[in-house]
Amino acid sequence: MTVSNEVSVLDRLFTDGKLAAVCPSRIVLDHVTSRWGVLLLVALSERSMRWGELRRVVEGISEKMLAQTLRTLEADGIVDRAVTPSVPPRVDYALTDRGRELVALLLPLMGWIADNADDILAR
Amino acid sequence: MTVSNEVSVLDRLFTDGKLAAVCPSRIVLDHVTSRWGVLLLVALSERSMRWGELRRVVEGISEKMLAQTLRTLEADGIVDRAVTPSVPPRVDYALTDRGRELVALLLPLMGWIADNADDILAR
DNA sequence: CGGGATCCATACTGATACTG
DNA sequence: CAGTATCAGTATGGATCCCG
Repeated sequence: MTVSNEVSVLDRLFTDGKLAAVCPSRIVLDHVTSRWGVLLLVALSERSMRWGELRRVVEGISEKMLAQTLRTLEADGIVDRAVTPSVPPRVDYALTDRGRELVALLLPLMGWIADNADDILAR
Repeated sequence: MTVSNEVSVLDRLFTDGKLAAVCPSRIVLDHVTSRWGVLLLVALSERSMRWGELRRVVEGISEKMLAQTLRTLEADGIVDRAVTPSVPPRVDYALTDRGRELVALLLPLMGWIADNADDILAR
């Protein structure tokens, strides 16, 4: 288990020395790294949230993109949507197990960005 | 140094309980997770490449987006552009130290996506 | 070969209105 | 509260042509 995993990761990503245009990874990558997808996943990383809460926490997102992005993530099995039929209705969004796996890999990246952002933009 | 870094990562990302709309992280995040940014970084992760090489390896990228994305990454100090004045001209792109740091965090994520993409889209 | 400039299609956003 | 529907304006990306 001490194999450098960088080589194997690259082997899995490259096909015939290229990053194929038509492949499942490209589609999922676009979902996950979409402008709002990343932020929603980070927002949900600590706890589940309601619609209105997500709207407030992820500043700048429009209702349209919130709905659209959540639907995509839900369809991908990354986010779970739980409806509590009440008046007024209550809908909670949470990460699935798969979503938590993903976020675990996403957070270090976000941390690096948070650490380096000022420095990068100061150039 | 055994502090759970998940808490601190979130602390750094959230401001006043929110993901601020106007902050350096959001800008850099958009650069890094841009549609083509990720793929270019992965392509350069193993070795430096020439313009035409990147164009071929990252399938589907247009010349405009290749130029634009490379310029952004260069301005961010993530990618280095080395011009060899010859006829025909030769331009090589490589990761900077900062770029290598970033890619080290990006590859595990890409690996997970490659592993799970089929499963995710099969639903 | 390595781009820059231009034009066009699409995607995204914002505002507003409406519903269960 | 948690959305959906619609429309208009804008930003982004893609295709094409051109140049040193």
